[in-house]
Amino acid sequence: MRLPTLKKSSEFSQIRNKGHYFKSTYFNGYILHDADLDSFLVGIIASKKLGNAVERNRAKRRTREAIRTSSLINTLNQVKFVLILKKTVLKVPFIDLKQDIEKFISYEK
RNA sequence: UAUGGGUAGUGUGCAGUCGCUUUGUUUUCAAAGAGGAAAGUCUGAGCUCGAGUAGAAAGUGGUAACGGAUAACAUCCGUCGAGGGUAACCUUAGGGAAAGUGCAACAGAAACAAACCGCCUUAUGGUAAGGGUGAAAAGGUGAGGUAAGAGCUUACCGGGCACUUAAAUAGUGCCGCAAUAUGCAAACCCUAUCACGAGUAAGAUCAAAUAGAGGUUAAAACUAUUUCUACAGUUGACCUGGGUUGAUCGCUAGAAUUAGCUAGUAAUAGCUAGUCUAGAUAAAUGACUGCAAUUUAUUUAAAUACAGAACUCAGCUUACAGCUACCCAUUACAG
RNA sequence: GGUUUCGUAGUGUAACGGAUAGCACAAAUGACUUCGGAUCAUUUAGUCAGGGUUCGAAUCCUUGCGGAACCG
Repeated sequence: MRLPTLKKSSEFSQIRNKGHYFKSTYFNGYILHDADLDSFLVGIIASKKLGNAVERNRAKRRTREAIRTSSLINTLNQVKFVLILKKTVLKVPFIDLKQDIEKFISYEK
């Protein structure tokens, strides 16, 4: 299955205003608890600062792959979170990125 | 060998593990899955809609040597002209200045007006030799001629007109050249020619949702930008506000592509045989590992050009590390 | 998916195809002052990038880059 994603820009701004803030060298994260959800929702933001379309796509795919392969994915419940990517995502080794994301996901509990 | 010019190609490769999209069989298997520019949106078409058809005019925009190719084009091929280069070759928006309007700074006597200075004769005329500036000044040079001069005459160069050539060009003939004299049309413009507008978020169907919402107008309004004409049509026309934002189709077999043959200088066209080759929707085509290749530093590290489909084709423009093949020019060096 | 428009010193702006690209603020140096401000004098720095038309381009044409607005 593809990862379930956020679609509306109002949801993005809601999470960024109310959610808990997490800072890493590769991304800024916001996480929010929502009791109505069954599983979870992800939103990934890759702005034009990152580079051209190839680099933006690559950054999104790397983070998506890191979330998918993490061991915590089955424990996530009733949670929405947003990742704002930085330019360092493209250069970092994959294992470091995965560790940071796992730290961020477990941060809320 | 070196330097340069042209044409064409390639755009890291192989394997493994875990995933994503589509299709098929059928519930865990198989097949396929970014580019030469997918980019810019600069042209041309297909396709769809805009509530009928035909004709004319205005306006707006594009194009502009000649012949051909093409579905079409601002593209391509061949030829000519102009410019650049020793050359191979490259560049070229390349109609009209006697339809009209406008502009030509500074300098210069003068910027399109034949006036001024001058020269000669003589007392009213003849002149365009000289007046050197400028991007540009009533064809140029030599000889004759004259009062002084002048295409006034002549030779060469330049130019105009007519005819031939498929056409541009070229050739031949005629004309002393104020042939209706300079430059700018990438200034307005004129001539010829082409173009209705909007775009797949076009548009179609199903489901859901509001609400038979409000206002203006009345024999008037509308019917492919505008105006006019003819026939035909509708009963409404115009404006404002509100609701929905799901699914399916459109969506990929095509002016497709690979190989060969034939015609043509070529662009290209025709024939025969084979192939099926992404179709997503906030948007799949990925992540990691091993071996090999190239480059850089240097012996284990780093990097591997430009760049990511969004309806589809034909082009153009721009970006692009490295590597490969063929042809040509120059003759610097070596044999 | 389309259409239009803009780009001039650090900032805000002028400029008919012909000026050495003008003005104001800012900056720098000096003078004045015990010091600073104000004032006076002087200086620095610019046509978004490439190509073309023209005798001559900030201006006209074209290709690219960056920004803004509008329509759907």
